[in-house]
Amino acid sequence: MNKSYDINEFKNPLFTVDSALFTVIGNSLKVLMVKRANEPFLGRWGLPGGFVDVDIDDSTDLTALRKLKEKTSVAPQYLEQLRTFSGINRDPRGFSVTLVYFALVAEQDVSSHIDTVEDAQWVDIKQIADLPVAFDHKHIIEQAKERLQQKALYSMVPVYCLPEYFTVSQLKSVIEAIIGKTIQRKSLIRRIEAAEMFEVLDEKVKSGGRLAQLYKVKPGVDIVNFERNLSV
Amino acid sequence: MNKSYDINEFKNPLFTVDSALFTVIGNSLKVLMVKRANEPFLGRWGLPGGFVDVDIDDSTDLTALRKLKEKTSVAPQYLEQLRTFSGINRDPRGFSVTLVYFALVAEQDVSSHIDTVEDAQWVDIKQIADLPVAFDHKHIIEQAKERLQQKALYSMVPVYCLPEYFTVSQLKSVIEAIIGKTIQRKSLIRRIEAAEMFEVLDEKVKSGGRLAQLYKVKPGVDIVNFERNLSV
DNA sequence: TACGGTTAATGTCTTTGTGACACTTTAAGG
DNA sequence: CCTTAAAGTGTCACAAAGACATTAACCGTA
Repeated sequence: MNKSYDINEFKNPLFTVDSALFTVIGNSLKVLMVKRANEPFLGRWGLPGGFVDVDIDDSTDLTALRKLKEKTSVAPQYLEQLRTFSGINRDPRGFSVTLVYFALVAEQDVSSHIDTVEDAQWVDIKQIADLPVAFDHKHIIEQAKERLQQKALYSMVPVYCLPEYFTVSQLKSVIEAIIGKTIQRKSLIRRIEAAEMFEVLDEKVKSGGRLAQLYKVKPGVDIVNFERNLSV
Repeated sequence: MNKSYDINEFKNPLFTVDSALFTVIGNSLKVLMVKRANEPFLGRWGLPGGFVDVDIDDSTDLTALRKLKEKTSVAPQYLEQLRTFSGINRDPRGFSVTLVYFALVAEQDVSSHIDTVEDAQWVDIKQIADLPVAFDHKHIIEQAKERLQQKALYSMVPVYCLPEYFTVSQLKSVIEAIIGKTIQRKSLIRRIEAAEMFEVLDEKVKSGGRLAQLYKVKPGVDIVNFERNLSV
């Protein structure tokens, strides 16, 4: 390789990868926050993330996954890019760029591990305002929440907040926790059928009334997008 | 500022900002390509872009705008982030990250300037396959095209490929060039009315038949998104 | 000035998918 | 066996797009 292209020829901005990892606990949407162990903003809460390790990470996706695994011990069920945030004032060390991912997990997959670490916690989306948050992460979380809410209206992504086997009622309440409104059970069932991305299991599960049908995501299928939003 | 946070403590990946600038000429969707004047991939065609200049650019948005102005002499009418692409193999210089924007302009705003420069040209989206393209920019353009097509189905972004004053027929043919299918004129008119983002001008313009109504975007309005896609 | 060609705009019936909500089914517990 | 509760179904209303016929307005030409 021609040595005249020095990788440090240009003053590179500070580049980090952060993730907004969401789940639904009870009827509330939660986001994973981590207590910062370093300056800047030491002691405040921020999104899990950090620098790319070019010797380990094949891509920024793997950086995000690696950092999330450090905190949760598992890979999230859903991961996609949100967007990047940049500016000269968002980090005291200078011009910085952060690539933010947004991710979903089922609570039960990670809660046991998170309970054992002191520096990570699920924060209710409504309580972010009161928390001492690092950088512009409050703003980032707001953007990520809006994207998630939008996606919940036209896609099946909320299933990734559920365990492998789930019922219509579970999916309904997860969607409702995300968008903050109730939806029609009938409409959801119609979508489940139209999506053709779920297996109907033989098993049923008790629920206080009639037994509920269990579903699971068909292996290998992609998330389905609909051509129409649920009503707002 | 505490000097213990050395900005070069971590091996930063190579970070660039590129843009996929689209327009519609005739009935074809075109993307702006630039002949590379430097290694790597000298002489091949790539997306306009480059490194952030932390002394000039307040954010990566401004990096994208600055680089586009160098090639077109004007700011695009529409600019938004597509996503980032990263990896260890996409640039021979090492691990690289590129933040890609996708942008729209009216052809007449820039064509005169582009004709005068040798190293930039509008390339028909269908002819990208035959062009010697740098990096993974073929793949990036494909992704940008898909996003643009999707947006054309549920939003009014295609107006940004049109001059200030335009007719329904012009908007219709721009949308059709983008998505590669015909749409119902009636449906488009219904959306124009529902969006409430256009002014109906007194002026009309001749078109070979009945005079066509002129519209313009109301100043200060945001792009309107619909809750339903046009049919595919 | 009348007529045909051409493009713009409207009218309207059909189609599709969601909202609303009543109704039926099936389980648990007394 | 009756009550309660949640699961699941049936059905009509409604909203917005598709399809396509009809009307409107302009131009050139005879």
